[in-house]
Amino acid sequence: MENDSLILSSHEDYTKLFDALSHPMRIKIAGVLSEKRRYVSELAKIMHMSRPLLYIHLKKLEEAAIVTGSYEISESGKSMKYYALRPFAVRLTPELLAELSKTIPVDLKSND
Amino acid sequence: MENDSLILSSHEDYTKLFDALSHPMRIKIAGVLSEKRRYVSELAKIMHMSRPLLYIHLKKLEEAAIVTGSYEISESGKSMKYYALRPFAVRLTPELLAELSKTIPVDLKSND
DNA sequence: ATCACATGTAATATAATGCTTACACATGAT
DNA sequence: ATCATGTGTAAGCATTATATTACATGTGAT
Repeated sequence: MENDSLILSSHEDYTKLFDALSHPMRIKIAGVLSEKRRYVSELAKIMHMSRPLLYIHLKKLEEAAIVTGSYEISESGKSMKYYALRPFAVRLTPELLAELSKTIPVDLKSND
Repeated sequence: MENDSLILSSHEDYTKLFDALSHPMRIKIAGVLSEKRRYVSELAKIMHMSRPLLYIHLKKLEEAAIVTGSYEISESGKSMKYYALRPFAVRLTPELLAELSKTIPVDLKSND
């Protein structure tokens, strides 16, 4: 019974998550991966997107930890990189923002 | 019994929301406003932030509709602009992303 | 050898964001 | 008049984000 579910604690975790989901193509990617995992080229075809651009978006999603990549050798012997969506559940409310707000210093540039 | 709660339907609504919350200072602003409404100069002092910069952040929050501004004349006769946080509740899950994903065309530049 | 298909990155161009400094205007109190 | 306090915006700059084009590598099948 493994729990691979995404755990968010700091406001940095949340800003990364929101940033990752602030672009329609990244929501699309996440949506496509929610159905089943895909390898990069396959995903690029589905998305009608070049791989270089796809990598840029995947990087953001991966940094936010809502997506994970793993290598696998196919039957034909080729190295494939599979991406999958991690399970998560965030209840986004004013209460959550109030909570996160407490840990954000008024002056981000100093160390308050 | 008025319901001023935020209603999100399209993926544009969601990307705007996520984009608005992708910066720590905007989460901080939302958190501060969750306590009580504030007028702009007051908020700027609390945030240790210049008004020009605050306006930039407020604009994003307002475009995402999670914050609303309204003018009021103070007792001393000055025009004040009050900002308040609107109530909202978003359940952010893979299912939501899958749902939104359906309405996002694979090629954003054309009109599919 | 060359093709099809998989991996990835480097370099570049363009657009959008974040932030600062400097303005401008209005009102009430001194 | 000028100060304190409120409103707002315009211009410039530095950085980041987005997107493209071009390149380099490896495997298996023909």
